[in-house]
Amino acid sequence: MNDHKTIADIARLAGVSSATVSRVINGQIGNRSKVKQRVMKVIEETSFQPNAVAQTLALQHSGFIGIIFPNSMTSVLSQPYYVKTIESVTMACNQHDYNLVLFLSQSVADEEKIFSKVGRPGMLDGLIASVGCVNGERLIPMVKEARLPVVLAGRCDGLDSFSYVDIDNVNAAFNAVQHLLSLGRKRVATITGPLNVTDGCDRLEGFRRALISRGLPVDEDLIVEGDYSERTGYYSTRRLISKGIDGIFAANDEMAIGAIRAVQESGLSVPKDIAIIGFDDIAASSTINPPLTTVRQPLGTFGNKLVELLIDQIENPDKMPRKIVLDTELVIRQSCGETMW
Amino acid sequence: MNDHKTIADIARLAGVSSATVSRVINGQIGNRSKVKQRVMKVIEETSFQPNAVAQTLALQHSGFIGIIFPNSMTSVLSQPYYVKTIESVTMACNQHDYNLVLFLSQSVADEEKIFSKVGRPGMLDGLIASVGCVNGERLIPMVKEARLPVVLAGRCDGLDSFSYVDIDNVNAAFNAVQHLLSLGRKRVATITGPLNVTDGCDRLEGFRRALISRGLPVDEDLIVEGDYSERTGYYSTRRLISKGIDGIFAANDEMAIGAIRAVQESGLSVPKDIAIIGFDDIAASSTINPPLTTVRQPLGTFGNKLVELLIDQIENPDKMPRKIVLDTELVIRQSCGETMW
DNA sequence: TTTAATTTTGCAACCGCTTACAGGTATAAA
DNA sequence: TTTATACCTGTAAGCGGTTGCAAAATTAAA
Repeated sequence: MNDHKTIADIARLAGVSSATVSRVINGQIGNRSKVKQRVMKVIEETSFQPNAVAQTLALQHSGFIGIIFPNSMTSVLSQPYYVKTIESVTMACNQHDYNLVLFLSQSVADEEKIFSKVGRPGMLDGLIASVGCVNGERLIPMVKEARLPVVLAGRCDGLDSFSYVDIDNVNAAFNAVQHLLSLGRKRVATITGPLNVTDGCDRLEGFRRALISRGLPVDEDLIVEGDYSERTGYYSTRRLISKGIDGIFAANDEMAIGAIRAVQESGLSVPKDIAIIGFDDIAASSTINPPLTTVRQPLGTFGNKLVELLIDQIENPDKMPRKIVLDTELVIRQSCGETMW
Repeated sequence: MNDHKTIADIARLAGVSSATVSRVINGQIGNRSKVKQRVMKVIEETSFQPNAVAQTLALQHSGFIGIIFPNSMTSVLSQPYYVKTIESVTMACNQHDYNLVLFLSQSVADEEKIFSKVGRPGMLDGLIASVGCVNGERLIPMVKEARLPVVLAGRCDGLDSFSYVDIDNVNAAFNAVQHLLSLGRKRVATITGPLNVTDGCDRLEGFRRALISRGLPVDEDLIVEGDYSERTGYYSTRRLISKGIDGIFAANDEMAIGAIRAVQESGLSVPKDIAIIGFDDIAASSTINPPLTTVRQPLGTFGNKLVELLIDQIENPDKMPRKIVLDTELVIRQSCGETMW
């Protein structure tokens, strides 16, 4: 199994120095060279590949970037949003010839271990940190002390000096709620995300602004805090129904789906009695009945920008941090009572 | 940013040789040592961490393992099963002090690039390959030529000499269909997974055996091939309904959910008219109406075993390959017409 | 043909850590 | 006190690549 050849073996077989082999491999030798062909033949015959670790040590560049999420018992991967993020980052890595190391943890103990690994110099060229989620605050000091380039997925109030890529959550929520109001809904409630989390707050803020912009009062009774799970969407809605609402803005699709279920079980109709709008446009949103109007995030772009910013930072460590905010798109389906056709 | 200290810096600061620093770090020095405290103090003050790449090169051990899936346009991560696998493997890695490198691709070109990276000696201590899925056959030669320890997630017919961990799909399907039959269903159809894939075939085989064991004929007309998507579940079921069936065994939950939708839309009842059973026990299965009877896979154990087998192989390269088959559990809910309480 | 410019090649140092070996010290046994 | 034993420490040689430097070889220019 471990019969790996080294560059020195190739050199011996080809009758040259190992420096020459290295240069052939890295294309630093023109076609006038007599030995080039010979070396390439040997490399071919032995299907030699240079040792990646030795190369990393010499070049001070591993081609590995890490992506880290805060620990959470109910894994982040049960939320499609994070899965999509990982996926789009992975694809961007393929594009740019990097590899992605995945750091997930379900306990503080594991998280600590991971922190100390991530900090180790050498292995990782850079890090993408998803700080703006539950338990994210524990990541903050870690990111600050990390001695490697970091880009944040979602901005974070404690980390202003870092580059980040974010979705314009305030605006997205604003537009979503505006849509509801423009269809004539008067008493619109919201089921928020966790309010210790940036995107949760931002979406609530957008909700507030939309009401205010229409001169409507913000009834705090119609704001209930959720945790992005279908369960809370369901139970929050059951409580909200008795308050005579005619619309719900849920801060993600899972909760919106729970809301639909609750409304339907209570004998009311979506969208006739209560219009519902979600956030994320997960797969289930288009197949549920009625199909869910929701906010689609540009997740492909998201991953791409994250990786681009990080690579930029790896290559130019002294550059100023950059902040990118991406626009969203309102996907109008039937759950709000308007069809496009 | 790049002000990293080396072991030599620490040595100078503490007035010792770098060998000594190395020994202190690795706990190879007892308390009688005069210099130990001094070295530790310097390490503490500078918050020194040894370079991971240099260590890897010297020790021939990176602590990184890769996990690879075949390329597919509709990403594997849209299927909860794979997400769960990744998650449980990650947790097992935390447990065993390894890191996980994620290899996903959506095109053959990306896949090729990844293959050549994975093959590079040095970076990866081992590899988990999920071969038994769509397009998996392209991985087979790659796995064969890989010069590093490999464990397969799901067995694969072309790779008999490799260790694997698999779910007992045949038996699981057998039990599921038996359950349907034991409730009195007479004309049971199946929507299979892709039949160029091991688990798809195995689940179909289990279906067949269950019918045979009851002396029932296997009506090929009631076997339709799906692709694990809700869409095919839906459309296949629409076609099946006209054939007078009273039960469906879907090879995964997404298809089962599509099937439920199709049955309900046609005005029939689940489970009264048609009983439905799924496979995987994804999150949505317990919240859908009616809740779905399904086969739960021991995914936590799955990831654990994969990592354990791989580490075993890393540490004992000459050991015989090991094969582990895990049992499943039938989760009985309402979609088959039986309630447990 | 001679000289200048350009490439090719090998030597050796370096990337940062580990470890076999041998010499030096402290402790235990005689 | 002497001798045997155990532990500590430094030197130097790896791990497997890359690259600056200078000499050699080739090509272009004069």
